[in-house]
Amino acid sequence: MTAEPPVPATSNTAGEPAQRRRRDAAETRQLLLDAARQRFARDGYAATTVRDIADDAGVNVALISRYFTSKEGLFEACLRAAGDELRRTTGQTPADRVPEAIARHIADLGAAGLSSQLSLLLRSSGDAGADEIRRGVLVRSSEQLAAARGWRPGEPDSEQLLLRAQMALAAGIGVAVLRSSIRLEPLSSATEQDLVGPLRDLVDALLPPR
Amino acid sequence: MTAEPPVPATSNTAGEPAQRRRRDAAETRQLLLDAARQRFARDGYAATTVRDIADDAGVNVALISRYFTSKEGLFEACLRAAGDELRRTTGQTPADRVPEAIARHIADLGAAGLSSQLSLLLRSSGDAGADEIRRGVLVRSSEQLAAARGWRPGEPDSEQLLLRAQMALAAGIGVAVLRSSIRLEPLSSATEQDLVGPLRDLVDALLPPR
Amino acid sequence: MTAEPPVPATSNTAGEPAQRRRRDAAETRQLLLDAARQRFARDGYAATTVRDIADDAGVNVALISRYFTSKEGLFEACLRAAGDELRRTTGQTPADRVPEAIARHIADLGAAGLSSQLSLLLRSSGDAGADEIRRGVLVRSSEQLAAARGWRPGEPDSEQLLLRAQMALAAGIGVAVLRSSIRLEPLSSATEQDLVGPLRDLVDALLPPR
Amino acid sequence: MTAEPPVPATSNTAGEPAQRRRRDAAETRQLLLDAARQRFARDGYAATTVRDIADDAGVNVALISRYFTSKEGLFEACLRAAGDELRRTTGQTPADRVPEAIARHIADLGAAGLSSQLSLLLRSSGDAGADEIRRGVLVRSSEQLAAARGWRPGEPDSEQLLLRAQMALAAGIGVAVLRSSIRLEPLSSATEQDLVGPLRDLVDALLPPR
DNA sequence: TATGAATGAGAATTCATTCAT
DNA sequence: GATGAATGAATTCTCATTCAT
Repeated sequence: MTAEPPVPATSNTAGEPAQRRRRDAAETRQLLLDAARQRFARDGYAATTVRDIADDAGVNVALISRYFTSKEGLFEACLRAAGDELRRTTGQTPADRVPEAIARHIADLGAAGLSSQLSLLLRSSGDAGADEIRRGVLVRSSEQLAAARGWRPGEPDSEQLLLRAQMALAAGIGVAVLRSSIRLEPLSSATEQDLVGPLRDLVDALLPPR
Repeated sequence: MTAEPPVPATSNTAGEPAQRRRRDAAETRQLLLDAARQRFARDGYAATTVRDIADDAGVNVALISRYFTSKEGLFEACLRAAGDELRRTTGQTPADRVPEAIARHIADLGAAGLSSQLSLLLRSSGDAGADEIRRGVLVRSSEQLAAARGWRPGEPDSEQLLLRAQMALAAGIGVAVLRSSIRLEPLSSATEQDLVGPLRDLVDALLPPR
Repeated sequence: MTAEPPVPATSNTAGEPAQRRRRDAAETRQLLLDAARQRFARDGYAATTVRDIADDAGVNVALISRYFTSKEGLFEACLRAAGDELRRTTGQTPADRVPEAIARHIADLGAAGLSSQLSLLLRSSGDAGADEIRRGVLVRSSEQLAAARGWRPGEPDSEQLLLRAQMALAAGIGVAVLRSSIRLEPLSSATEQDLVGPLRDLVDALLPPR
Repeated sequence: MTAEPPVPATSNTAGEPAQRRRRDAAETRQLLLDAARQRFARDGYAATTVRDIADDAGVNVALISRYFTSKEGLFEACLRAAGDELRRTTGQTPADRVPEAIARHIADLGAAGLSSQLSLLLRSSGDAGADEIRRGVLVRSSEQLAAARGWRPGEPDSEQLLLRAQMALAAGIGVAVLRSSIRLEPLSSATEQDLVGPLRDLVDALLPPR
């Protein structure tokens, strides 16, 4: 519906005949990846057709097979990308700025779609490979989150802290989904400013700063 | 093929002959509803086939059309049932027992599947009718949750409080999904005892008891 | 092209509205099997589409999946049927009538399609399961053929005799294909009468009667 | 991807630098032709993809279009080549050596693939042009075979003799296919020595030397 | 009421072929 | 001459739904 129209790399200022055929493999791949991430996050795996994705990206359907082997392969690539993005947020943030970082992540509903990256992590394709990737991403992120608040593997109460970190992650993801997929009001139209306070309370309550 | 139908929720108290139960419209309906709720919650709407559901319920596929008109109709019925259940939890609970109630709800991974009721609320069918029902359920639940902590429509800061209630709800749903669908460890095997403490911290932080 | 029009079981004498829906599972299965055998024999596995077969049979495509799981499954069922038919010819024939039996088999270009059964044995689907079935059919048939001329497993010259039986079988199949698929003239329009003499010479030369 | 191209049929006598061979239209053409003949003979027309052939030949797919216009065109070229080869065998052989020539032809399972040339003649592409070529090849070959045993067009019994020649040809082709495509044992691992005796019996029985 | 046969729409994937470089 | 990106036309299979019994 509100799909971003495919913007050709070469700016198409004049009213030239809508030249298809970009002939840039890397860019085509990325266009597909972006379109897929949004569709998968918004509609779920099964409800998304490869044709939807290809149309959003403005490229031919067959290129999905070419670049990602299959719909599954494309989904896994999306998960990996979302994992990288999430790791960047939870990993490179000083302990006391974590809530802000999460808030920023959640709030970003833009085309870049950090929020949709989060929602994506709840979507299942039924494929074992994808499930494994997703669990890996979530485990690593929750460990980074816990580590930011003093968690060390093997220590006493280590398990407890990790559990709380996973709940904080779950909360963040839940908020992202209710905002971007379900569009629950007033949550859906809350700004980053609106979110950061409650999120700070939430994170600090689960993972008290030392 | 003729998979043994799962024992219906309503306990079969009387000493009736073991395999009666045929030709009972109400029971058939309930069997389908129970099977559908679990499938939809676990696998999502699009990934669930009506044949899966009918097989789980031990009844013929065509009866789904008969009793619920369509797959959409069955899904909406599931949402309504989940809404009723959720309303019972968030509505009939005194303010200071809300975290315990949520914890109980989330922890219940049994066949009855309170946890799956929560997960269900994140599942989308792409159908506008179902979306509306879901939003209704979530809005009402968050309002009840907020009301338990003193929210009244129209008052100053009313919006703020509702937003926080929705975030608490989102957190609960997020935890339910990570437990039941994603099976993230150690969250997935945490007991109700393990969950209630962190959840109390979380809810109290978002919605401070007055 | 020259596909036998699907004859409904219930004779359709009057000009009734071309009633689809036969509702007879066994018959539907057989209709598909017959249509498939002819198509596969004539055009080969890969060149035959399931839609062709279903149209020839006058039934819906989806029923191929229902009754035979897949195109592969249907092909294997055809091979098995061809094997049964062939075994009947080479197995239940007294030694000195073998050439006549083969001639009759090859000559039968009718709808029943004994000739197409033979051609089928040369068609490959690329599927390992089908290849195994085919080899089994051919081995058994050549053993029966050899046995009719005195072959016994393990005896001296046993291998030699089996080899000759396989060559006789190969000759029969080759003739069937050149007649029915390639339509090479004058071979293609030769009658059973025309074929039986040369075939007798051929078989007797390879497998001298004792 | 860049699979080592099979050594071209034409022996590379001179001591040229090992990996020249790029940019030689004639050689590229031949590489494609050799690869195609083997694939088509082994897997059939429809089951063979142009990409398979190009990969086997170690050249780019698009060159098939360039040199042979289309997949059909390549197939027809293969048929023509097989016809030339076959004509050489059946045409330039004195009457009493025909069985040996056929045996040699059938026995040759090497990369050059005389046997695969024979199998190829049974493969159909569904294209009328190819069918015509194939029939032409087979008719001419059977006429040559018959002529070696005294056949002259128009003479009495001329038709009879031609029919018998076609059956001998069919037998040869049948044996080739059962050996190379079906891999029926013990026929498949029989040597030229094993084959020549039975083949002599077969040919002499069908086409008695005068 | 219940069942299984039948159907048509739609989805993923493969593939020959055409272009732009 | 050669390459690899792109395309559109199939093709197989799945699935919700409808009918006849």
